[in-house]
Amino acid sequence: MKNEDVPKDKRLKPGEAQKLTMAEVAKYVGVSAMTVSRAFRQDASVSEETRKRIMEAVDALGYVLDLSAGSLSSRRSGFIAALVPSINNSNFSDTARGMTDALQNTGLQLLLGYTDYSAEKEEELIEAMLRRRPEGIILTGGSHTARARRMLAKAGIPVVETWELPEDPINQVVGFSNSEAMALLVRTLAGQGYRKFGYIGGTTARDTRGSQRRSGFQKTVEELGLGPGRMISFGVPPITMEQGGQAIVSLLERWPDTEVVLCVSDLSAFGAIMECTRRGMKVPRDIAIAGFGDYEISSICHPRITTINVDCYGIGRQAAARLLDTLHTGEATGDEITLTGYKVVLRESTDRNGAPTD
Amino acid sequence: MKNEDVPKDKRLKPGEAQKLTMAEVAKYVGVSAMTVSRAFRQDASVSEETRKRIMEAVDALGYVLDLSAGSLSSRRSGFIAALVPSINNSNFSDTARGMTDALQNTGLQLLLGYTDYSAEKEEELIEAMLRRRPEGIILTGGSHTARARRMLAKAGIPVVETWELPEDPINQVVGFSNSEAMALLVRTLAGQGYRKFGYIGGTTARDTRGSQRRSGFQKTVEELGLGPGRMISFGVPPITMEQGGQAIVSLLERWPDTEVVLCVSDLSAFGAIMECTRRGMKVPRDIAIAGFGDYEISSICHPRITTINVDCYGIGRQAAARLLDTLHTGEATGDEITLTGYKVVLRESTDRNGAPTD
DNA sequence: TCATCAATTGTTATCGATATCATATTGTCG
DNA sequence: CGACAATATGATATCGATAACAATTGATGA
Repeated sequence: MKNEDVPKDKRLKPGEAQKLTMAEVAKYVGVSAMTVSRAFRQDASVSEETRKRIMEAVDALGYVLDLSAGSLSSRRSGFIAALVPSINNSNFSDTARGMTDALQNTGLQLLLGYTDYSAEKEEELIEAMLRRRPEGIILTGGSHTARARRMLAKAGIPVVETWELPEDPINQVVGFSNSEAMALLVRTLAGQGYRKFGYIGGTTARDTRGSQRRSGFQKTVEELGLGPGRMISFGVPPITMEQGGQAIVSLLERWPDTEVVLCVSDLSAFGAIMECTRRGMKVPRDIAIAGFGDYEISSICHPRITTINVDCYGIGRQAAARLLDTLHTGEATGDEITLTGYKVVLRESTDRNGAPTD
Repeated sequence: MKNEDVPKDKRLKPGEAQKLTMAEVAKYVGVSAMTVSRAFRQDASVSEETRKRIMEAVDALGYVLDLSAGSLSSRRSGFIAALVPSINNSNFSDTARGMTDALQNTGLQLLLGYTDYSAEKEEELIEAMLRRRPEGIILTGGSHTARARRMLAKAGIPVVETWELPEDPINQVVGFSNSEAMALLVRTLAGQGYRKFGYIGGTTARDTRGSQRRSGFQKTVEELGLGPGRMISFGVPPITMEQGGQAIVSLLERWPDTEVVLCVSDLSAFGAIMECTRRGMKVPRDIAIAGFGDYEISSICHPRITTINVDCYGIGRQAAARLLDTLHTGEATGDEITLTGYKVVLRESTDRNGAPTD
């Protein structure tokens, strides 16, 4: 499709926008503005014939509804705000997609923000979002500043916290226990005979899900009488593939006899595996490595990576669905927790029978 | 920070929102609403003392500015709309991040949408976005429906097309020639002695950047007298890592003597390499493989992948910057093209001296 | 035939902020 | 000391749609 569809001299330069209002469409058709407004929604009572004439006029004039005006009088902004730690992380972008999909055809639009794993940034973003008067808000995790909590309470809109099970939920929760998921992975691998466990994660508590995974690891290793686990902290979360590679090097320098290393995410696990391979170690023959999150890469790379599969997309989808429920049921829904599934996915990188790596 | 900061009985249930307006803040302080409005911006003339009192009241009352009301009267929505094909693709999420960063502290907020590589979806999204009256809009690519073009022209807001060099730009462009970038890669590899070129890409033209890369490949192979290239089309764009693996299998079945395979993106290249490794072939000893996009994975995996590095983040950042310029200079800026850089990154996966893969 | 009701359309006030213009206050300088 | 500028603040109209209620029309039924 070329620009020629709009003749050069007819193209408006920026700034020349001709602002067309509903009233003008109404005059053109010969009805009142209110009738035009009604024609734009399905529930309203407008005769089919009138609606048809109006829509033709809308088409002919090129009118585009102005929602900012509408939301002021209807007191419904049509926005749902969502804050995720990072959009460059495919786990969270899957969640964002789940939310977008769930909001499809609801007339609600997602306002997305990135907190960079920072509670302060989250606070700023919450304020910025609330200025748009969203009808609901979806947060990642349960760690918020006091002011953020106050603003949310005052806003009086439903809040859904995701990806974790906060100790003290604000409202609704859609997520799972990161520490239990990691514990399950430890127990599963211990059941396969592994005894000397290492762990790779970030250095700070900014990434609360990371901290929970770490403590799930630590606790379980102790419980099984295999502790203490060999922990390497490397880099500010979210730790990258490259940092995973650097971390495994220090871990093996310090504890060369480690049998299996669990990583805070598949990305660091991948980096660790590649670094080992590069140094001539075979995974899992010489060292077993597992990740968390079941990123696409883990089922493709060689060796394939053992991990915890998390329903990222489902978290987003359900969070949005819970919000929609709350909005529809007159906002009376009680606070509730929706648990999302996770499962251990055993693959080559922790296979006790050694690697298929030639 | 726990919820206890907000006593249980003081917490508002959804729906109980107490709507606080500027007028009430004004009354509380003993000034007019207009003065409160002024206190919220930096340029306005309000005495420091008054502003301080107002901000204290805002804090005490927990007032949050309502931008939807403001944008109606000021006729500035504070939104910039951006449409990307997919947010799950790290190239585009980097671009989105670049835009977000560039809009930091400008008072403008990004409204993000995903087109799923579909011009029809893009058209729908453009309409949805325009209903929010964005002050500018950033698109990916130069392929739009006629109606989309008409709506954009009528909207009278600056438009920036990114990631490509459209034949017939709407307004401003920030991008590079995908076909020339791919051509450069072909020439570089031909310069290293490769003669039998293969190509892996998707089946349709939905992904216009993919098509451009393909035609750049084809054209250059012909020009060098090495044609025709061996092309495998597999899957609906964007093709996945897994499809890359499947594609390389069919390519090698059909043309077993292929020396080097270029892929539409690093993701498919990675899938192809892993599949080869799994089948006992060494990359690059038995076959060389290159990608496009320089994703994080390509510098980490083993062997590291030769690719074209694209300034994804910079595309987003500059696109937003161009838009800001246009908005500030009274929208008088002429249509212009901002070229963003790309470069060949030679790595192990096409190393003529054979693999370091043991 | 007239009351009643449903369907359709119109009228008016309003959402909550800001643009614009008016006014009050203070300060400056010849 | 008077005039004028600069600064600070207020009053009012308005942005463009929608809520709420009113009015009109035609149909139905006792």
